[in-house]
Amino acid sequence: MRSPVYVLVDCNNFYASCERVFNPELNGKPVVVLSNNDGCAVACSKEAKALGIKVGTPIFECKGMMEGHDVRIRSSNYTLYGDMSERVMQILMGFTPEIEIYSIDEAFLRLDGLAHKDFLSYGKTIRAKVQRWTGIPVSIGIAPTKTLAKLANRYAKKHPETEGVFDLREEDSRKEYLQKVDVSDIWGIGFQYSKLLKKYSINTAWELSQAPMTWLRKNLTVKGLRTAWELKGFPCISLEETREAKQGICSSRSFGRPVKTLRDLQEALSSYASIGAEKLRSEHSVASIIGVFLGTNPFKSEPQYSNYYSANLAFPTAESSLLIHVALRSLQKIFRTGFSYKKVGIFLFGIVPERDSSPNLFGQFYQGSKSQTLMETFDQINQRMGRDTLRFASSGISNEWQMRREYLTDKFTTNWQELLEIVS
DNA sequence: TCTGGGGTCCTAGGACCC
DNA sequence: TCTGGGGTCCTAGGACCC
Repeated sequence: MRSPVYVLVDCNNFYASCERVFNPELNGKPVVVLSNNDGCAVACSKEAKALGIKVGTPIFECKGMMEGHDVRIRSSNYTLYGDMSERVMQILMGFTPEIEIYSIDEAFLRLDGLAHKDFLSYGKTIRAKVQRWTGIPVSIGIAPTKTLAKLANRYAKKHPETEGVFDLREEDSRKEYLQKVDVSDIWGIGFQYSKLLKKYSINTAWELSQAPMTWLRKNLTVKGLRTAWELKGFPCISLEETREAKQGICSSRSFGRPVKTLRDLQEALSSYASIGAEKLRSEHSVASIIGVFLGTNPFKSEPQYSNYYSANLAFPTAESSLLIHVALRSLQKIFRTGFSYKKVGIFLFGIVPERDSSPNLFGQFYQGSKSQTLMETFDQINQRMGRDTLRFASSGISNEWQMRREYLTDKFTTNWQELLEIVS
């Protein structure tokens, strides 16, 4: 059996790097990209991190740190990041057929199937190509397991002398390295587990790898057990090259300002239902249950209310208008006047592939119906002409409830009207 | 109603990830 | 004033069955 070589390719400060590609003036400056509604920092350039700004903190808490440092703030532009991600992944696919796209900015590769055996120099080639073709800097970790590849990647990011590529395959040198890694920095060990581990004096990755297996099984479930074996160098988590269809789809946003009227909630909900339906169709799936939820802002000291209602559909479908209709009817049932709402959204459940759906008792069905043809045309037009070219009237026009995006850059790569202009 | 071991299915909730 | 939006997996416990 060939011994596995896992490689994690991770884009450095991905969203901030994307912003820089289209605005080189940001190079060398602290850049912070905000979450939806311009709430928290979700990506920071290394200059921003150096100021003490941490990913996940509300931006209003960072005011003091930013003062006088010429910090450049951007609202998140997922259309741009999604497109840049696709370009990076395309390049990686050119290096090996064994690839798992793990998130928008990360991919696991397996290289042991290749004829090439000098993995360190291969890693440097990958890194240079992604940089040259997309402008995005990446870091690369190489190891016998995914968990170790994650750690190797982290080391490459933190140590410039590695030139962005670090290899943890050598077993003899691993112990010394693992002794320096805090348990909370291990993939799969979050806040609660690291608190528990530290209570039992398990402080480093090395100590976790040596911990009694029965204790781990009992307290951290099989997942903790797998992590420990992976740290020892035995692969327990394999590459997931094909992604299963999602089990549930959720579409929801917080509002930019408090929403009080049923009408605004209806508009917002209808547009989220429409987004959910699009996600469903992009996976060639249909859903049979739709849930609707709404809630006030729990951070505020004002009357609180939240509720949830779910409805079974007469037959599994991916038709936007039908899903919108049922969602709005459900909203009627849980809406109460007199509250300031912060959030509304939908869940889709009972998801099965389109081709597995069959007509119900009354002969109603989605696959092969006129509504399916309509939806396909709808999606094609929006794909070609830009999202929201066609939309549903129930989503409204003015959209006062829209999320805040004060610092948004253009969709440089996906919209003809917003291409980058070079002025000489 | 009680007795008992063994099984399945479902749901809620908790942990984690980016 | 301002606090993201998606997901996954696992377990415990209850309901129910024989």
